[in-house]
Amino acid sequence: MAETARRTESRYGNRPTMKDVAARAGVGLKTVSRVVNGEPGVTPDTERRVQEAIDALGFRRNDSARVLRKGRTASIGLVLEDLADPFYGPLSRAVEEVARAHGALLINGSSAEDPEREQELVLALCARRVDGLVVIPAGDDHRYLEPEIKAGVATVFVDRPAGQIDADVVLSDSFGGARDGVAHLIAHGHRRIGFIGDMPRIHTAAERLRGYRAAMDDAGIPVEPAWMSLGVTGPERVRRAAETMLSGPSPVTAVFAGNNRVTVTVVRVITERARPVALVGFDDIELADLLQPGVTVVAQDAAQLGRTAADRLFRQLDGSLVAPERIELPTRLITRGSGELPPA
Amino acid sequence: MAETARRTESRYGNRPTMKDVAARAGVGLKTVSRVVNGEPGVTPDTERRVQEAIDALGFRRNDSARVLRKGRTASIGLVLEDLADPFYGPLSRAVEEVARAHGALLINGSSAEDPEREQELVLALCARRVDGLVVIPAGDDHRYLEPEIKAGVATVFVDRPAGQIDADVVLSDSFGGARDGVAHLIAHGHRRIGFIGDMPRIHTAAERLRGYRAAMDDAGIPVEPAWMSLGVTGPERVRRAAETMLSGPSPVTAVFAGNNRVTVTVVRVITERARPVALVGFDDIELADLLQPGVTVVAQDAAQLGRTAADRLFRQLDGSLVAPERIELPTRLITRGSGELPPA
DNA sequence: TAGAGCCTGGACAACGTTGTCAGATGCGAG
DNA sequence: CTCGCATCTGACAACGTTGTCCAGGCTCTA
Repeated sequence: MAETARRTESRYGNRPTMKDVAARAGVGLKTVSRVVNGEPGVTPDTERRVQEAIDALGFRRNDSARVLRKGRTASIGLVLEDLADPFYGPLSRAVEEVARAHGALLINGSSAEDPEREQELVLALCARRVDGLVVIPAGDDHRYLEPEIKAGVATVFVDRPAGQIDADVVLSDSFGGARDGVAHLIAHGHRRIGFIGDMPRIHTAAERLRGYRAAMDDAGIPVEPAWMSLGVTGPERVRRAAETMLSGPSPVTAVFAGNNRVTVTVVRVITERARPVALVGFDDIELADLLQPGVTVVAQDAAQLGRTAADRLFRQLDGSLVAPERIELPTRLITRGSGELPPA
Repeated sequence: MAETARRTESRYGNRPTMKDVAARAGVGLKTVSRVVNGEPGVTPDTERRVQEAIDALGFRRNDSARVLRKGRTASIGLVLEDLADPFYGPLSRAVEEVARAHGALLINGSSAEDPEREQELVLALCARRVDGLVVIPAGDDHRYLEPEIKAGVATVFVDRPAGQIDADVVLSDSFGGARDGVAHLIAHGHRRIGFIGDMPRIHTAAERLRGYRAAMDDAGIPVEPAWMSLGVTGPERVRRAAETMLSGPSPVTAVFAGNNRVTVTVVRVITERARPVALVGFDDIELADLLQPGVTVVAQDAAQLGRTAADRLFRQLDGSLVAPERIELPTRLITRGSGELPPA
């Protein structure tokens, strides 16, 4: 009561500090710091006393203060669309592993494909002074990052390039993958081929559409507008889009699905139909080989994307990198049956 | 050269500080702080000048310093097994959404089911002074968390209870779910039922095994040791385990799979066999309804687990919670065909 | 016009840590 | 026994922010 109990109402719920440890061990503040950080120049006896005090008090170094002093947070930020998407899980994990190898923690954020939320997240991460950022961009204007990059925040974009700024980017060959996938369908006799994809403002979606057009063009097949369904999100809308292009006066005999979510829904739609429909999907999906028929896909290696991006990030931090670069990873066509069905 | 360029080699790559902004705007340090934090007591004209200086310099508040001063980091930590696992993706996302609603960021870490790595991660998060922790434990002794919890770090365990300490836990009814799933197989005429699960030191695995035994016991069926395969991890070992119990002198006619990864592998094994084998799996898997037959599962709601845990975490932080509690969410049996096959 | 009261702005300390540097201690050699 | 050196230890400032508190200038009233 008498002593105003300032200590008791302390912010961290009474976290002991090095000062407390020093007092208890009967040594100086800096000596505690030395012990905690394993610096040389402490006699075994002193070290033991300090260690005892640390254990007794349950002391844990306050990294916020450490960061403030040292300038490096040993943490990196990852902004992606949705952690629950099976494509991003492995990517995130790969980034985390690389970060771990460099002694850094990973702060995660989902943009939900909303540019504003992306920016909000990125800036929040910068305010925490993450050492670096891995961003799967939702927006197409990243000039807001210029001061950050200039201030030394390492930055790598993944899956889609940055907008309006020059930065490292690691992505899959969406154009080539889609072109090959569609060409595969054409090679199996299809001419009326549908495309269902995400909003074209998303780079990958646009590239895959371009690949579709290129394959059709290469084969001299004029594309009818009714075959293309762009910017459809959500299972219901994908379902409607698929059903529309499979019905009507000139139904398609094959579908190219622009991403894993579209593929899953299209599989459902096709399964319900009597007439077989060929299908090639972008992104691999689990159990694709166990379906009847197996789903042929253009696979990209999400983990490899993440690893490559994180590697590059830490090389930026090492200072061993100079000019931004664009790294494109190849895709792989995996034939399992659905893409080899003849036109019905 | 003459002026030792201290500023130039500054740690944050020359990040402007409030002091710099103040100098440029010709105001005091605290005034900048007021503007940045939207505090009252600044004339519109002054505010404009400060804002201009902020924009011109690309100033971003240093949250490390802020944290040091204020004591709250507005970030929470999530330690789980593997972000790439389809079960944890949605869980993590759900936690993130709740955190976001409370203005907090999420720091993620994968323990890879290694108790030591779990502890390492948790303590690293505590050193960063996260406000709270959501932990999916890998180990079974969490006494190392006692000083942290005492110091005010809100803590909630998910999916599995904490070991050796009293803490909030949110989990699915593994025992009841497994018992119901196995009873479902028994109801469809099976008596020789196999169980393939994770290491029994993992709480959920042990509970599901217990559920299996209980269901068999309730039906008066003595369990043969050859029917149970515990502690199998990795597709190859699961495959071998499944093949073993499906062959030999007294093969099982049905399998209960202890988690999503086991289920997937067992599906593969069963598909390759001539004789049909019934299957019920714990955890739902994507596309389970499209397989032939559809896979019957005991489903748990990963997102709901995450949401519930995070809600509870923030209620701890509000101070509106007192005693640790155990919250058990029900599971749901989803029949799709594989669990309704008669014994062959 | 003087005094009271309000509003704005700024000086200063503190948060917990680390880097710098100087002081203390102990030991061996002369 | 004293000096010199090496080793160990601690005082102090600084990191960038926020909370406290006071000063100065303004308005409004008497």
